[in-house]
Amino acid sequence: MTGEDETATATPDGHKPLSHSPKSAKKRDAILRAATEIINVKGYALATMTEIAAALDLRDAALYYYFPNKQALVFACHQSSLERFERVLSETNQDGGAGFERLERFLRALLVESARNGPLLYFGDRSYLDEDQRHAIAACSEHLTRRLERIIQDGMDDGSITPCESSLVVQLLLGMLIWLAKWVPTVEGVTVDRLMAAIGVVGLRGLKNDAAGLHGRA
Amino acid sequence: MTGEDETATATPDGHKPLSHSPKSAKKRDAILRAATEIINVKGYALATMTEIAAALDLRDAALYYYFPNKQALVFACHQSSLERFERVLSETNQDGGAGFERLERFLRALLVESARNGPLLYFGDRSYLDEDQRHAIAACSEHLTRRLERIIQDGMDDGSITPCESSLVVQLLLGMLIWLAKWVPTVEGVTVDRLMAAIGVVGLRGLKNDAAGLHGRA
DNA sequence: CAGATATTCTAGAGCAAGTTAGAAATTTTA
DNA sequence: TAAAATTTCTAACTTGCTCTAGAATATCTG
Repeated sequence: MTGEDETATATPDGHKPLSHSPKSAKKRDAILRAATEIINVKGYALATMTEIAAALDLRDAALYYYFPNKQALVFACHQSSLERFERVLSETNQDGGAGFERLERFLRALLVESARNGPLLYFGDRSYLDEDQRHAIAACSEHLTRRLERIIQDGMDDGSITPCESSLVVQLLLGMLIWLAKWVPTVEGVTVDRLMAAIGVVGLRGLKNDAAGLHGRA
Repeated sequence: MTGEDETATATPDGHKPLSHSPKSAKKRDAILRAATEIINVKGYALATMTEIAAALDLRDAALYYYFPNKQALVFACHQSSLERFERVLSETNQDGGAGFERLERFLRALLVESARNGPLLYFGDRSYLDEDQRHAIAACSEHLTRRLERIIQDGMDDGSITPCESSLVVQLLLGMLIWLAKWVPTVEGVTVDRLMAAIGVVGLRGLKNDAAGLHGRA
C-alpha cells in the first residue's frame, strides 16, 4: 500500500486474483472505473452489482469472475484511488520547491489525473468494509493525510505558507476535492483551468504567505 | 420550503402527519437528529431503521408511528437541514455589511448552529428519493446556492471580494462544509473557533480583496 | 478445425432490511 | 381507578439484492 505494491490485484482475505489472461486485467480496471463513478453518485448499497455490470453491458454474475464479492470489488476501488492519489502526490512532491508551490502543483496534477482517468472514489464511507479492510484503508489514507500536512508545515517553515493548523487545513482542502466528484459532472464546460482558478482564489491564495521577506515564523 | 413553511410535518405524497400529541413532535425531531448523524456516517442504505431506532432505545417498528416509511424519514431530514441552513443564511444576511463580512458571518453562524443542534444532513446523495422529493430538494438547495453566489457577487461589486467565478467558489466552500460533518466528530477538541481560524486561512483569506493595497489588515 | 481455456449467461437459493398487523404497554384524562 | 388515547413491541410477510451452480458462448492455440 506504499505505492509500489501490486496494483490492487490481491484481495485482502487470501483470495487469489481471478484474472488469468492478460486481457482480463484491462476489463478489471474498466469495472473499477465504472464502479467508482456509480458509487460516487449513488453510494455503496445503491450501487448494485446489476447496475455496475450494466455499465459494461454485462450481467451481474459476470462480475464474480473478476471479484469474489461486492465488498472485495469496492475495496479494490478504494485501493486503486489511494494509489492514484499517492502517485500524484509523490510525483509532484519530488520536484522540490517551496511548500506552497508543491501544494499548488499537487492540486492541479490531481485534477488533471481525475479528468483523464475518471474520478477518485469518494472515501468517506467505509462502513461496509470489514475490520481488516477498513484498517488497511484507514492506515493508507492517514498516511497520505500526514504527507499533505507535512507539505503545509514545510510551507510554514520556509515562509511560503501562512501560519495555520495544518491538520484542519488539510481536511478543508480534502473536502473541496472530495465534493468535486459530485458536482463537477453536473455542470457544463468545467475545465481544469477554471477549477484551478477557483481553487486558487478560495483555497490557495489565503494560504500564501506574502507577508514574507524574512524567514517564516512558527 | 421557503423558510416559514410548516416544519417538515407534511409528507410529500399526501400522507398526513402521524404525530398527534404535542410531545410526539419533540420525539420526531429527536429521530431526525439521530437519523441525520447516522446517515452522515454510514450512508442512506446502511443506516438501517433498526439502527436509527436503537439510537433512541426503540425498535424499528416504532419509527413507523412517526413516518410512513424510510424514504419519508430521510426526506424529512433533508427538509430539516435545508431549513436550518436557510435560517442561518437569512439571519446573517439581513444584518447588512459588505459581501465578505456577510459570508464570514454566515460561515461562523453555521458552525455554531451545527455544534448546537447536530450536523446538517450530508446532501450529496439523493438517489433514493423519488422524482418529486428529489425535485423539491433540488429546487430548494439550488435556491440556497444562488443566494450564496449572490453574496459572493455582491462582494465583488462592493470591492470586498476578489474577482472569481462565484458558482465554482460556492461549490468549493460547500465541499469544505459538507466534509466537516464526517471528520470533525473523529477529532478530539475541535472548537468552532479553531475551525473558523482554519477556514479563515484556507477559505476566506483568499477571497478577501485587498487589491486596494492600503493598510487593510491581511 | 478441434480441443482447451476464458468469459458470460440463466435460473434460482439465501439473506438482510423495510414494512405490516395487531397485541401489549404506557400515558393521559376524567 | 377505569376508560381512552398514545406509544411501542413481537412476529411474520415481502421485496430486492448478493451470490452460487452449472450450462452456454466466445476466444485462443496448435
